[in-house]
Amino acid sequence: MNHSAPTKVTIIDVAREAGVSYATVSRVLNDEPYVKPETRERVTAALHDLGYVANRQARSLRTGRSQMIGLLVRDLGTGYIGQIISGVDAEIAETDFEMLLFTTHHQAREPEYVANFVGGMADGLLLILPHNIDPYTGLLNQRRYPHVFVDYKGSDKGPAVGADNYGGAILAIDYLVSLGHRRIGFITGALDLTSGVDRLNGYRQAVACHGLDDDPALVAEGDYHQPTGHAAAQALLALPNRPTAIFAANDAMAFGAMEAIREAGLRIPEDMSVVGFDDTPQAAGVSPALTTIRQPLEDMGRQAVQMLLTYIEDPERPFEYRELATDLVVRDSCAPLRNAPRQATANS
Amino acid sequence: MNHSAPTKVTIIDVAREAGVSYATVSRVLNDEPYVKPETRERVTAALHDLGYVANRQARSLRTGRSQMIGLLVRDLGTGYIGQIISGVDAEIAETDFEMLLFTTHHQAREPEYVANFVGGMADGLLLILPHNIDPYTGLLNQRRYPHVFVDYKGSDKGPAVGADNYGGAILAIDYLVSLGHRRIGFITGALDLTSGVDRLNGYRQAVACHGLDDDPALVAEGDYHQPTGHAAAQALLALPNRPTAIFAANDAMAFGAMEAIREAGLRIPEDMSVVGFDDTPQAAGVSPALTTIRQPLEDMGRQAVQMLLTYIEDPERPFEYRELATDLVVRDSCAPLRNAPRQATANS
DNA sequence: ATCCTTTCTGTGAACGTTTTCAGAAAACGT
DNA sequence: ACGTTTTCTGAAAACGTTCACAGAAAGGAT
Repeated sequence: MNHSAPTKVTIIDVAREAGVSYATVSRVLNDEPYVKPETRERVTAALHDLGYVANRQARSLRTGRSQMIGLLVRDLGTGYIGQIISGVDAEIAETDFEMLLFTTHHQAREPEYVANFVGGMADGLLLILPHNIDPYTGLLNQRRYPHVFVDYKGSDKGPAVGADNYGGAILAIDYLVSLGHRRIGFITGALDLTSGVDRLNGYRQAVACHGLDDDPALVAEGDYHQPTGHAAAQALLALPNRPTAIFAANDAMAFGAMEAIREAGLRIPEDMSVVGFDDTPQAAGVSPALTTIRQPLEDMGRQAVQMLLTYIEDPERPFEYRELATDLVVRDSCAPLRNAPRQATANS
Repeated sequence: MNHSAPTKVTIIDVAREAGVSYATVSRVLNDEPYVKPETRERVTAALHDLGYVANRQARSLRTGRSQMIGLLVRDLGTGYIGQIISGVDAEIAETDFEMLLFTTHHQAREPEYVANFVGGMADGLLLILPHNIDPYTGLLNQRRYPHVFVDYKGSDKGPAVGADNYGGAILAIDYLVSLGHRRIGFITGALDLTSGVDRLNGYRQAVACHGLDDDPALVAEGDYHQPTGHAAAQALLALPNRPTAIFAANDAMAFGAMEAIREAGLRIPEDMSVVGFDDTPQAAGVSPALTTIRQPLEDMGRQAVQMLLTYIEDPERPFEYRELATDLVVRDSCAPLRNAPRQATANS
């Protein structure tokens, strides 16, 4: 490091400095046997002396491997994605891969990114794009490019890891029923996402099983964002025979709903119980703390990485789908129905 | 796309398919003039037909540019970093660069990452590492590698963009003084960070200017994490002559403090006013909503990118430091001091 | 001495691009 | 018909590595 500062130092500079051929330097770099200890030492010294750092592009051009795992996400705004990334990141840290994060704000550009990855930037790709995956599956499968869809329901289109959204919705309704609620409003998520559809189906299934009111007016459409939660809750509260509890398909909308409920002059949970979905960090922070369905997001990230590694090892492995269990986190936003005997849960 | 699926398709395959030399294919790829329209069309067809996608490693090996901007962060856990990244990301999206995110959990590995970047993976590097930057400056400056430290106070060590932490702390105290408070507790941030030191200095300066109590017991040490906020607040509340307001060096610690205050049976803001710093998303969500000092985190990310681009263009440009203004966001966690006439602010 | 291993080292090709250079083909003015 | 410019195209080198190969040096056995 004590020499003057060349902008770039290659294996050849090091070789010259150490008085050996560049192949020998490469050998030292890669810890190959059959290098005379004395030579190795001289090379190591030169390496350190010149402050050599390998050019990864050249290396991976030659070897065909980049030791990178790509991660394609829509955006980073939501804490939800952050949690998945934390898991991915933690798992990757235990391997000798690096993480390459790409965000795509415009849906239109996504396939282009995918193309880049397939083009050798990364050895495998994790896609956290809850929307329609069809535009990607073509190139990905055609090239046998290792990839895993995260937070996506499995199908024959590609390997995936997801959460049990259907079961989670049932858990939520079961819980509300156990508190005596019989008229439960539901605020849907975005219905172009599998998670949105699954949570709705879970709600419907549970409502049917318990023989609850299945008034279609009890289902208000949202899109997973807080404002629609607010609006949907307003609609539910305006109903002539309004529900006694509201189940929102995610926490953000539950927060919006809580706001609307308070604006209507009602108390939570005394006058209206609320359940969310996701267990975002804020859920524990709001007041009253939100009862919600936890998705094991971090674990989802970890599992996705593990799965991807198996595909990198063997790209021909058949598609696998892992579904992670969801569970109920009871906090303070629900109360037993007043004037109604607490009743046991009918099983669903 | 309708052919069978070769694992890899190069410029040469395309050339063969189109019946031209691979140099011509390259020309078409790069939109160079002097390609006969008819040839261009044939090549384009072949390109599309085979589903060609460029190998970026090869390209950047040849050109010496990667069109990537590296982003080095400690971890993604905190929403704070997420906001900066959003800004970075948004700004990069407007250029023809891509973002390459690296996280480093172990401080020890950071210089190694830096080496990778310098090694050609990216054309420039953004470092969001609030700790001591000395281990990085050496290699970075020696190689004239374009880089910017984000959320760091400028120095002669390298270019940086940061926020006015000192001024922000003064704003907070000014506000509390305007509400009549004269005995104000302070919970410090991590004092090995410049932001921690600057906020403390701002507090001290404001206390001196207003001639407030400067009892050393009013300063309790924290480390920016919620638990220390809780502990520090307990210490402040246990004081024989306890403060009437608490200013925490970040929101997370303010949340911890709020918890401690409530546990002590006091009401916020009636019995104790609280001010935070950062304006994290949760600040508006907690109850009562937290009055805090806003840092323009997203803007910080954007500015950092803009600065970095100038260094990529001209690596010799002298170090620049941009400081962004902070401002006060008044919510519901502060109240005028009871039994004290509301008094006008002395200027600081 | 001679021959075989074993250990060590250098030469040169290859990875997939871009880019320089030179030359062919077309277009144009005379 | 002929130069001259302009448009087009291909051959070959280069970027910084890894790796197969061949050959040199050293060490043992005969």
